[in-house]
Amino acid sequence: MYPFFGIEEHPGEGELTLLRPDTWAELEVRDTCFFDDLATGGLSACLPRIHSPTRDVPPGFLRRVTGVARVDHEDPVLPIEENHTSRWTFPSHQLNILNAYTQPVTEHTPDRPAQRYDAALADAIETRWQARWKADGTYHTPNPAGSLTEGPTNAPADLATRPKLFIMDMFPYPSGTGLHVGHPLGYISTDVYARYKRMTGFNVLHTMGYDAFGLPAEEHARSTGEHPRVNTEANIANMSRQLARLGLGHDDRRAIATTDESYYRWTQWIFSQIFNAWFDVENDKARPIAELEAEFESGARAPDDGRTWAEMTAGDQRALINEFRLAYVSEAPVNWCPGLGTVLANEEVTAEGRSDRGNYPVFRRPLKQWMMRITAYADRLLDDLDLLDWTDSIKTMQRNWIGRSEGAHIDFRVPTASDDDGEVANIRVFTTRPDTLFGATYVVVAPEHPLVDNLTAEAWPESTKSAWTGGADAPATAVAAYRHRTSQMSDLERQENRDKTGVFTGSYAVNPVNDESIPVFIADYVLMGYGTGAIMAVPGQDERDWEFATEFDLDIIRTVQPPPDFEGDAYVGSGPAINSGFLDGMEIDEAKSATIAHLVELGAGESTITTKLRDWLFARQRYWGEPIPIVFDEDNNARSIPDDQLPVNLPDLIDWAPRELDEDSDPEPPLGRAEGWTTVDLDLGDGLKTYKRDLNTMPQWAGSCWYYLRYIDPLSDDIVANPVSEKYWMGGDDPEAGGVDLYVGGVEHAVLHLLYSRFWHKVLFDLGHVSTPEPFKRLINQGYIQAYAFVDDRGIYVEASDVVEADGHYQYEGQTVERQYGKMGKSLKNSVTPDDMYRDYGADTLRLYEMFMGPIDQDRPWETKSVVGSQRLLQRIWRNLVDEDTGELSIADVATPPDLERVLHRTIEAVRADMSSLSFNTSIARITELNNELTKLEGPTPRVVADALVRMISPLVPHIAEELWSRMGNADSVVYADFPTANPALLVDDEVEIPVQIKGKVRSRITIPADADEESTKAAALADPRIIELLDGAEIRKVIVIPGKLVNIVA
RNA sequence: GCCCGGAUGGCGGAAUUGGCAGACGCGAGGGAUUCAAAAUCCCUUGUCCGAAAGGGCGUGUGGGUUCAAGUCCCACUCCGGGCACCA
Repeated sequence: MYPFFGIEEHPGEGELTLLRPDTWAELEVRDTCFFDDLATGGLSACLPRIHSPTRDVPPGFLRRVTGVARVDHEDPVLPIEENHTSRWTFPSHQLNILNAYTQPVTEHTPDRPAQRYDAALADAIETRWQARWKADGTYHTPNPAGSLTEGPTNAPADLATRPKLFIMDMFPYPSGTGLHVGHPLGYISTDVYARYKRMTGFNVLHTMGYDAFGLPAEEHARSTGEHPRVNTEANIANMSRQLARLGLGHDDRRAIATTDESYYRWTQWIFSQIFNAWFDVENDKARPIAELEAEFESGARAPDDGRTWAEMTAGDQRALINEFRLAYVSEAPVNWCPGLGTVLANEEVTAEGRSDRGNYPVFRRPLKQWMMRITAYADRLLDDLDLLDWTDSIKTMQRNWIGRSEGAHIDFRVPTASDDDGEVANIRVFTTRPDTLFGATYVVVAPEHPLVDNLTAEAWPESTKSAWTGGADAPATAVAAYRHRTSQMSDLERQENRDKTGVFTGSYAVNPVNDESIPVFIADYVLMGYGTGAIMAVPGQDERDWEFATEFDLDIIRTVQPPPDFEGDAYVGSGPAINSGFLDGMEIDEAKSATIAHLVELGAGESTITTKLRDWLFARQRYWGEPIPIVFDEDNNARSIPDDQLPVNLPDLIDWAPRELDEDSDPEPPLGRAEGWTTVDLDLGDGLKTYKRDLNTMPQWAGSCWYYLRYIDPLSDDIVANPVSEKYWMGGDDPEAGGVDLYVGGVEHAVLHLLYSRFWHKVLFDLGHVSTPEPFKRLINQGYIQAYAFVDDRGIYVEASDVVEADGHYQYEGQTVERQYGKMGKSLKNSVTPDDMYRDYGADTLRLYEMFMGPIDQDRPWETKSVVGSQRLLQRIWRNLVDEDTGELSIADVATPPDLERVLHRTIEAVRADMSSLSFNTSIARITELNNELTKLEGPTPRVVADALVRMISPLVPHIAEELWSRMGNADSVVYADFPTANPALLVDDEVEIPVQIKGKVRSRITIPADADEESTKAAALADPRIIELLDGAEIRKVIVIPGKLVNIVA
């Protein structure tokens, strides 16, 4: 049916020969992401019209195509040269040609006007202006000092002295799969806002970088043997190309990648700053480590072990200091992931106990690792949330993550056991309910608790109940068995199985307030990682303790009086204290303070605060990350590399082979395989010595913790950022606020990135390197673009673009398929790429559609069929200003009709308000209304209206705006033109029509002067013939008048 | 289980402080133009009754406050997200 024409398929390249001059060539390709690569290889224009089956498709043309190319270098509409041959190249795994067909060209003479705003014209306009912007440096943003002080060649002279606005997107990881239309949603939003702010008097800093260290590139390297940098840079190039085509107004001089040596040098510098700092609890801030050394030297601070500073060896001194550092090495239980060959932070482990990336199993085991003392900042990270203009949900998530709770430490002495110092063992518990202490009927310590061995009695006491022993004949056996069992359980099993288990240790603890002896258990419902790893159990007031007490036949004493109608088990509500000695009758808060005061007197407790936040595990045993700039001396003490010897460059590796690791093996850092790199001779101030390098790399979060700072001053090589520029862009003159003015990104970074970044920033703030307490003043989480996906009856996804709707059902190749709704992505076969949209509509249409779909923070469904609405708006605006046939301007210096003038100024007012609040969807609606007025207008468009219209659309659709602006005779770019201002006099009408209601229902309308007072409005309403008729003489009880708004008559 | 957020026509969504529900767009229907189509322009489009005029109903469900409720209060249903044996 369709003659196959000469196509050969090769793994790396192909050759296409057209045999007939009158044919369209049609290639069915599986992946259109790299279509431009195909084009640059020789196949030039893609046919946009093929993708709009309702238009311009010759009858009989194949519909089932996802990409169409034809061989022509000039104009897609011209006939094809005879026997034309083109070559192209492409990676076979990315582009797969399934079929090639030819089809006779039918009568197909689109008589479109020469200057219709269609995809081809949009493409020409867009590429031309993008080249122009680049040549002019239009988006170059001037710094106040240091480097990059120059602005664009044709910008306003005062640009550098204007008020600043710093706008950021969460920068992407350069993925190899390219973009789909969901990715740039946030980038378009920030670009529109940045452009609007440039036109309203601000010096705007907006650029883009790449978070380019990370696992995928390293996994790619493992499978191909290619250096991760090669793959990373290729991905960055492709993503940059796709993004550049959107016309984003970024200062490309400031673009960074975290993998640049000139960037990660400063990531390492920040690590050294943190390493060389300690947290001064009294002053609640970080200070340089040298000041701590000085305190020890002067005797203002003494070592714990009784020695004086002078008595200690240099190595011991160094070891002591190291314990105070904000970055420290610690042997602690960590998350070991053999599948990835690395340890992971708590935050990177899923609730199921698997790795966030790759979904490999994760095991808890003690290992020596770098930690960062983020817990020192828990209070400030919590309190300073109040300074931020973030959504409550994000703040709540951070608060929950930090998990601060106020309570008390209470000491339960165990007279029969001794601790490591040979004293009577003392179990310190944490509780938020000290008021319930009289109801404590047993004590539970976590199975991993260090005191467990000491607490384990030699034999079961006489009072031991059979349920408590786990069937063992001695406490030691029972405890060992129980601990073994818990250690074998995965986090998932532990989470799914909430039945209360545990065993008695054989010891009894003494309740400090009533000297009762209560049994001590170990049970896995008490977690070592929270509080003190031990609790006093109050089954009367705690549901978990109630369950355990019921299971193990333990006493239950209520200490709070439940209401009479209470029918549950444990009572956690409020009420007066009972069975509590001197507390009886007190409400909970009063009883808490009374208990704590009493405990302090007894020396058995004190009030305290606990957080869920743990210190940040900072080392990874991976290659593709920043090397930790640390060496170890002969005492195995960590020493930082001097700033002037940074960066510590990643060594090149030859051996990429994966290592087979299991739960019990130790991590093998890949950097350990870099021969000649692992040791180094350095002079760290005490002569040239040989040191062992740290073989770890930093986690992926490191680079993204501080990139806002480098955007400010990306070129400086002697300082992280010029302080004058830093203060200007971060708004550091305001000590309470400041920070990036707008930060837009996905909600998935609500805790990890945003918490780590705030932590680093606060350390830098304490050390005087930044001028604001917080990095990001205002945060918005953009919604996600969702898409429909379709599954057939085998449950397999089918190509969503080929599904047709027929009377309520969805069909794919004649078969009914089921529609699902979710994320856009390759695996669901529902991706739409920006490249598709550039080809079919142009970048401005894509921008406009994405902004029109809905509010910025809301998820929204992608509908390719609706994109045409946004294209039509641009076509109509174009047609109202330009003659489609001749290309001449259809605007004139004529007086604006008064009604149109009012509409114009109301539009300006509304668009300004909507742009300011990032309500781009409604500002587009207002612009559409104005343009609809112009469409109705007979004769040419008045110049003043055209001028304002072009200025107003320019943040949204900068290319078409520049084109119209230029055609209207403006030499300078519209980017720095002033945004129109409404004339207040034109915002109010002389007369208004208001509704008249009877008992809240609109029954009539009256037209009255806009400034009519209450009396005359009421009179006019009551005089309305329709109202008189409907009232029919009924008694009027009340008349509510809202002047200029409405009248409501109650009869 | 706890904490957030949400529910408005066939679809995406609009609606400062309670004050004309459904802006704007998509889709659909009709018309003009055209040999025909595409494109363009115009009209209609929440729903029910009605020839029309006009009227009834209507913002997830059930109550309430108010002259007036999508908006405020109470109870509930469903959907989305986060946390989860955190003492």
